[in-house]
Amino acid sequence: MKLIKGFKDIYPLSDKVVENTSIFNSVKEIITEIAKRYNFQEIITPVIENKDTFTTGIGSDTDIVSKEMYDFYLFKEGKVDKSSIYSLRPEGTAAVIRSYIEQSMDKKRKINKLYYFGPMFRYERSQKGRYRQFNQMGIELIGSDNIYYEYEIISLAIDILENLEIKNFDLEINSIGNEQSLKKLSKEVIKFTEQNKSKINSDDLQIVKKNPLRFLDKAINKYNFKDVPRAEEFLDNNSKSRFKDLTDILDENKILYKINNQLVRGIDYYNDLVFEIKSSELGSQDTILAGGRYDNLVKKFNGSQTSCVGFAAGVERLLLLLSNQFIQKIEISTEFYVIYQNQSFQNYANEVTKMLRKLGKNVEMDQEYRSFTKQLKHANKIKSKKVVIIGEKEYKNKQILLKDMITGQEELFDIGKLSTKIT
RNA sequence: GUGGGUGUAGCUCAGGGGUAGAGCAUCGGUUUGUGGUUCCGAGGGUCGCGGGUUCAAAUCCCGUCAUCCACCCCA
Repeated sequence: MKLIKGFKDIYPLSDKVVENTSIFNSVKEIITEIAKRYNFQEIITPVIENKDTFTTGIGSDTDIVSKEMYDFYLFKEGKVDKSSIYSLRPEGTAAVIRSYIEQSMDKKRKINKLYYFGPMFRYERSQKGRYRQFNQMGIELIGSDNIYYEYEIISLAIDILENLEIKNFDLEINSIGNEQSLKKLSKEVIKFTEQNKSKINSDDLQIVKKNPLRFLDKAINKYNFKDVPRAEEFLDNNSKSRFKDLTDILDENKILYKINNQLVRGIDYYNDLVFEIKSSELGSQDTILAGGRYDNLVKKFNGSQTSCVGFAAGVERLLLLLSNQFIQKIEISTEFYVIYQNQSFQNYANEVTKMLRKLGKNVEMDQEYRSFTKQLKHANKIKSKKVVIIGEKEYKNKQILLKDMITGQEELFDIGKLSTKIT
């Protein structure tokens, strides 16, 4: 019995940040809380979709779809049923848009603000910050092309990082232009690579064939080509002014950014704005959050022309960036620990435990009747905030002794006053 | 898919052909109405798995799997 390669168990008290339940849950709580502050609402779609959702949504030539998806057929009566092919979702946006159209969300609200949180699956070689099952939190704003919404989701992204006390990150933005300019740019990139064929290796020539835009980043960083076509040369006036407006708004709101003209994304649906937030502390998988505008995806799914912006954040990558101080703050503790001095008080102790739980408290009690000191030591170890002590006197008089483990102060009172004594 | 590093106790790691080790953690005692410290003790291992060499393999050789890192790709 073994865990599948690239998959993780998440369990209590794990020493690894990406495998610890309490750390995972508090991070989840914080980031979903921020999304709610911006009035985004949760959408939960299935983990499995028809493969088509992703091939048309993400693009069949992308690496994600062509070699990283978990695709499968069903077995029916011992036979492979090839009538439909399913995929574990490799990302969130395609399914959200599928659902948006299928559930006619556009009829209820002009603008839909959705967030999701959940596992994604990609068959890749595992590495630091890269797992075959990983969690993404994503934001999708569907139904407007207003630049202020672009600003709003970028600030949401930064808000998340700040609330997780993550420092040392860089926001990179770029405009890749609309569909027409992207086509023109692709043509020019192909022309350029044909002229420089001898200097480019065969793997990269394959990439150009599939998706010319993905070569742009390499052209500068890997080959040092100076005269490679740039996205900005092909932008029309609308795209240019949109990008200018956004940078003005970011400047005005003191959001630091870097314009990266080579920034393109590995998913086909983007247009105009693309952005990434990177951290230098993660090694080679340094993108913690990425997104952009995608105005043509709804149409591609046979919906009506609908403008959208969104991003997705890698939860495990966020976890890897948490500081030790931050992690220590979310360490679990127990609210109450009920200690009894003699085994014959165990029923009474259970009675008190039950009352506290009824009041909504988190209570631990040693049912194995270890020694008084042992119980108190254990209460201390699991960081109980308060301890209820039941000894001879308390048992006889139907009282309890409530001890605050931080201040050390104790208070004796009748059991009937329990609910008023604790808040 | 390609290359490299590492697999010994729950964790971090030492050992390097002849009885399996340390620190931390866990549990018990020190402490029969008061925790965090100290001291003492206990449990826990097919030395990743399979094969080979050898009187003898955790140790040497081959294979394999896992994991980490990088390429690639991405969140």
